[in-house]
Amino acid sequence: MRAIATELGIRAPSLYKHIADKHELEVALIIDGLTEQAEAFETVTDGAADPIAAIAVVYRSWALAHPHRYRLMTDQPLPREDLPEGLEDRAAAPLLNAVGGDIDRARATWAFAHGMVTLELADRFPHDADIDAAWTTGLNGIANTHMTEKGIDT
Amino acid sequence: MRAIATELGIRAPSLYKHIADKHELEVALIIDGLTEQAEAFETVTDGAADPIAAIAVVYRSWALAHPHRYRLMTDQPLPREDLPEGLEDRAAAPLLNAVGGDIDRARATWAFAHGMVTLELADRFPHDADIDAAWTTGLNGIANTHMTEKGIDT
DNA sequence: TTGACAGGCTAACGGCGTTAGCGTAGTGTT
DNA sequence: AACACTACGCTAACGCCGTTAGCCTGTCAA
Repeated sequence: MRAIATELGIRAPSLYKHIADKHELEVALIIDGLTEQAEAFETVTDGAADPIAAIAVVYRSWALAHPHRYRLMTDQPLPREDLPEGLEDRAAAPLLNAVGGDIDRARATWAFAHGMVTLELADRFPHDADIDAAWTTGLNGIANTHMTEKGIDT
Repeated sequence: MRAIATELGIRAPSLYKHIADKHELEVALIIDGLTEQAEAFETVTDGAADPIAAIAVVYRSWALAHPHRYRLMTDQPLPREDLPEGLEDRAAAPLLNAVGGDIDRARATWAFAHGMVTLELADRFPHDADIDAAWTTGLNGIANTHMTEKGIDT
């Protein structure tokens, strides 16, 4: 907060004449980020041959471009009560569409992408790891609809 | 640190007669956690019919049982220079074996599991989400060796 | 008996987000 | 023109954090 204030040419306590607390700032950043992501997903899937791959690329590059924002948005529970109605769903919709509405596959794909990005951001892969190859392998397996027998044997 | 000291019936500064700093404590916790995980993976894959599924179950339940440790171990770069030699590889070996040595598939599977666990711990799934189903779908797609044409068309 | 050291302690440092309370410039009202 | 109100800066300070400086005492070896 002191750094932000300094950036604005102000002392930290004066910030509180404009915002309630740090959380309010974080929520604003999260809303911004979700909106940016939603727009990027919508743009990139529009008429795409392989929308899943397209989303994956955008997802990863957005996260790498905004690592702190990404962590802010995913390391904690979403402050859902402070979000504009429907924003979370809007950001999720392109992927859900891309997997044909299969919510389990959408979640699995998201988890895979999130895991890949998180591990890359946290520098948890060995430095000589072929991250692109892992993405390709994962997406091939998880996201491609090859009509599993889901629901039949239950 | 003050809480730990109190727990020990001591004042915080006295801790520093025994350890160098907080980081040293964290490293010890990380080593402990990695060792526990490695042992669990080794135990559960020993003669298992579906070792990947077995690892997944253990991975998830370990993380849910030790959420703060899990975050400590994955939210930041591993302090590799402070780790016993080979520990990281030992913890990774059971999964790597389970996918037949395919490093890309191992990384993709790990990323998926890590993503699922992280999102669950951060309460990022809707509360009515069927997390088990997403696990099943993801593992079916990503981990099962169905002999992709990898390497052929390059 | 003396000296060293292990291992407690208090006081305090500089960081954090935040609150209390003060001063002032500008605006709108009478 | 005078007044009151508000917007918005400020300093001082709070309680938290990890950590350091420096002191004191009990134990044990020479």
